[in-house]
Amino acid sequence: MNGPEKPARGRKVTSFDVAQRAGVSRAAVSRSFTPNASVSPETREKVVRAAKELGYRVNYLARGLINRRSDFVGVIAAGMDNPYRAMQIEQITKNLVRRNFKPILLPADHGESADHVMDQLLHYNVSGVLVTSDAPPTALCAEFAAAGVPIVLINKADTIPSVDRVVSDNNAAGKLAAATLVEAGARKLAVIVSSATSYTARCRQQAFVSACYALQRDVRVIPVEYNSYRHGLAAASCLDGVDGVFCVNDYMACGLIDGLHRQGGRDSIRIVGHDDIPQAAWSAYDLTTISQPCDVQAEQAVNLLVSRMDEPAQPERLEVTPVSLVRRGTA
Amino acid sequence: MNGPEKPARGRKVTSFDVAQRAGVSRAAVSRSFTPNASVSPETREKVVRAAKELGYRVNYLARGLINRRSDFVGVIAAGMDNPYRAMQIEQITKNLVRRNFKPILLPADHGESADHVMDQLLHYNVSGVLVTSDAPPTALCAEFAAAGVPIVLINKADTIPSVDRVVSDNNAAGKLAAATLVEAGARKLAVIVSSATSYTARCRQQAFVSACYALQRDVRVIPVEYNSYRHGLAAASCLDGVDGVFCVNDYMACGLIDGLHRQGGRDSIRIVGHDDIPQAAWSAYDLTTISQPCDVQAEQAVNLLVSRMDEPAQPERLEVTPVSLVRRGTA
DNA sequence: CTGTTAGCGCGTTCAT
DNA sequence: ATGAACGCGCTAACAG
Repeated sequence: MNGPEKPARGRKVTSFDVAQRAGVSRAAVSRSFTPNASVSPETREKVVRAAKELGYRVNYLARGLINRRSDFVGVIAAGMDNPYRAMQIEQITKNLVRRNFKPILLPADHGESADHVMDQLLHYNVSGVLVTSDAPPTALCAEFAAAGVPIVLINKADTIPSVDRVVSDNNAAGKLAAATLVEAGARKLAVIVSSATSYTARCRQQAFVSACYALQRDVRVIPVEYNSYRHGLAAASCLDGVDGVFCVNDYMACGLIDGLHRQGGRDSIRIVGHDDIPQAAWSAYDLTTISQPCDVQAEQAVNLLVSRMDEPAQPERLEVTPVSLVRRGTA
Repeated sequence: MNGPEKPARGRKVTSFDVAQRAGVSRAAVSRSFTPNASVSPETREKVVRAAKELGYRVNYLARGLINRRSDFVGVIAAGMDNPYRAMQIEQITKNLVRRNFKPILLPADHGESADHVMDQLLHYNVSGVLVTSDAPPTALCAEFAAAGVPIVLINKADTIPSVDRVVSDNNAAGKLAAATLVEAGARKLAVIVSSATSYTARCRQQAFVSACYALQRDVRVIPVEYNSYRHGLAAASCLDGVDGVFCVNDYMACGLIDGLHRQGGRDSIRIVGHDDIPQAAWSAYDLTTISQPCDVQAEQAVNLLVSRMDEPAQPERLEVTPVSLVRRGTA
């Protein structure tokens, strides 16, 4: 007979099996796989070998049942067509995994579905939830907080008791955009933004408009339905007389640039984006933009989460992600 | 007193609490939340009300302990910088959630980490695993199969007993690319491809080269380190004498186009990409490409998964995702 | 249709 | 340091 024994088909190997084979009690097996438990090196040795031979692995679900905690963290995300989301999700999940959490990813595009999906999470007693969705689940958040489940909102508006948030420094971003455009020689400014969906984008818009007033420049708000490539593309035809534009995100800015290019007037108008998605650096766009570092943002979010796991009763906190200008060709 | 009662801080409300408040047994509570269970409408009514008042929710983890199954499905993904991955992950997770699974997303970029991460999954007895990573976990897959965990590989090479796969129709893609370039008037062909990482990309390359021979055209293979934007950009300087290029993915093709543009020679050379990422349709690129529909691919993968969950012993299967040409400006 | 019993796989007292 | 007993939250099987 060669190779490790196979457990009987379909029957999972349990700590009992290991205990039996190692000639010890189940408690000994448990302790052998629990950090900082008191087991003699010899018993542990026996247990570990038996476990390996049987292909045994601790059932974390059962363990969690006793400890009253699972290592799961819900990640709610909407608008995955925006490349920035992909970066966000990558950073968040990597950060989570690094700290030994298991991210369960829940796409929630169509508003109502977010409720249903978050509701599901309660059944798995996740030890926390991260929300990057644009569509606010408002009331549901309170329910989580009430259930004692830490929840962190990323770039969202609602200030809810016991719900922490991390938001980008939109104020600085708006100012930076205005200053950069003006410095580049723009006189007639505009900002393209969806009035409905994204809270954080509206904040940037407001900061931008204020800054333009302060700099004594004309500024127009060009409303679109959604901050996406498509709508940026379409907005290109609404820019008569404008010579400097702030796009509230790069995704839309790429559309705008392509739209202007079709009209042959790309170079005559300065553009600043926001997010610094990979495409902004692609030389077809070479977009001057404001970086929102989603790696530090992920770090902040997860930090808030674990800190509230340790101390659930503390008052809600607001963390601000710093932004910075990335100078490229469009301004 | 108004509003729903709050459970004591920190103490989760259990089926026992509900049973007590509704004046029934715990079994009755259980049945009230189990589809197709036999409960009288009245008891269920009482139970549901009590549950609502207490904020009770069934603990699926405990339930899974009995049923010997969790609703979790592991999703291993690498190379999230490629926009195609983002689409893939979105489709996969949406599909999973629609069928009431909970996708746990595990980023696994650096080869070795994939092993560790997949190993973790065994502890949560997931009911299946989907792998889209470029780096093959080879031996580990067998371990999963042995443990009775269904596992489906997307666009990967290894044929392992009991491990199902879904791969894109790379043969058709290669032929299609060659035919399209030739039809567009190309005489000196080339294919840009990483020789190390992606199995599926190498298949496309081989099919392409064969098709070029069949069409009696010259063809060169231009090797790069990784099929990414950066390397596509760099490859632009290796194309002397070539007038038709097949990029094994769009991500790299975007880089190539930008690279050629810098040299001022974009229009003189025909290009076909693969995947049909959103950026391929962006008018800065307007890339003729071969669509690999990741929504149907996700559907295929999940189908394979559930079918093996129902019937674990069946022989491994191979499903092919159909591809189709999307004509745009570059060919 | 209902309540009672047993047990899923495991961690943790409490003795020894 | 080790084993026996109990319980985490829930459902399956069995009576009634």
